[in-house]
Amino acid sequence: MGYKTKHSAEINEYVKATSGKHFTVSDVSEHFRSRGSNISAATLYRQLDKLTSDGVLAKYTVDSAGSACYEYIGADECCRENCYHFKCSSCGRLIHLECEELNSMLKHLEDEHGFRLDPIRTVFYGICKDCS
Amino acid sequence: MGYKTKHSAEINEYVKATSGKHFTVSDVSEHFRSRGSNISAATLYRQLDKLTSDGVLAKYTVDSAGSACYEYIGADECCRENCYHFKCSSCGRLIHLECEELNSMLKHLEDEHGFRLDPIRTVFYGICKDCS
DNA sequence: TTGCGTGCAAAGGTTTTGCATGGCA
DNA sequence: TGCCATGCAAAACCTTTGCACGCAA
Repeated sequence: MGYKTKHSAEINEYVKATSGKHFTVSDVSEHFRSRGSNISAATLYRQLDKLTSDGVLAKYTVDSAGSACYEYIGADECCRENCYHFKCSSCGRLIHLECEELNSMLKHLEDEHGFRLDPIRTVFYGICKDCS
Repeated sequence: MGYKTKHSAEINEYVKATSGKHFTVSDVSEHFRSRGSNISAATLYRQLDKLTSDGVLAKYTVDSAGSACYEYIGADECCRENCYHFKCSSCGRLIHLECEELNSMLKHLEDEHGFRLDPIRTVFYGICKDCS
């Protein structure tokens, strides 16, 4: 599954520490830059995409022409099954939400329409409570 | 609301003709190029974004680092209220779907969670029937 | 030694912007 | 005339890729 290097270890540590939050490549880049340890963008993309393939991270799009969002899901079964992402078009916040009804909806979609929704890649757009 | 020019008229005509389908900036560009009438990318972006602001088009993201998708919704009440977009991660197809249960789900989200989902901007990712 | 990881720079693609010109009202 | 639309080129971003070198196993 690849070698263990200094950088891959640091990146692993970082993504685990962000559990429950999402981040972009530039967030990670900033993080390491601010501690004097620079990791090239190419390496970050390669490592994060590898972690995504391995199922450790989820990757999804929040905005066109914006950057991709990653999120740690490696040890968080909740986030694998019941966690949905809502993006407020007004304030820009990304909201995590668990919802039983949405779970049933997924089942309906699969049973009746043959579509297996991937909650990890899907971002629900709309207006949040505070902005309404 | 802006002037009526030759290009804006042509673009309006094009997007109306695509009703029910989605398209990208390069689709539009290709379309006009193939008829000998070139419209610059800048103009296309400006016109399509204007139409989006005016509520004539919907704009949504299908993939990070991919191009934005637009869709005509100006006169299609169905697509405003009951039409959802599903993107198959396997074959890449974009599927339009109407679903009563999803309508109820939207209501639940708004009533219980205070989140007003925007079906026009939201793309549901997953695996379609044929690819399962 | 073998092969993956890394950095750098370059390239690729989409979208935005500045500026001068041209067209609508 | 005044203001918006357009085209062109350049710039801004995000992301990927080629290549040489370094490091893990």
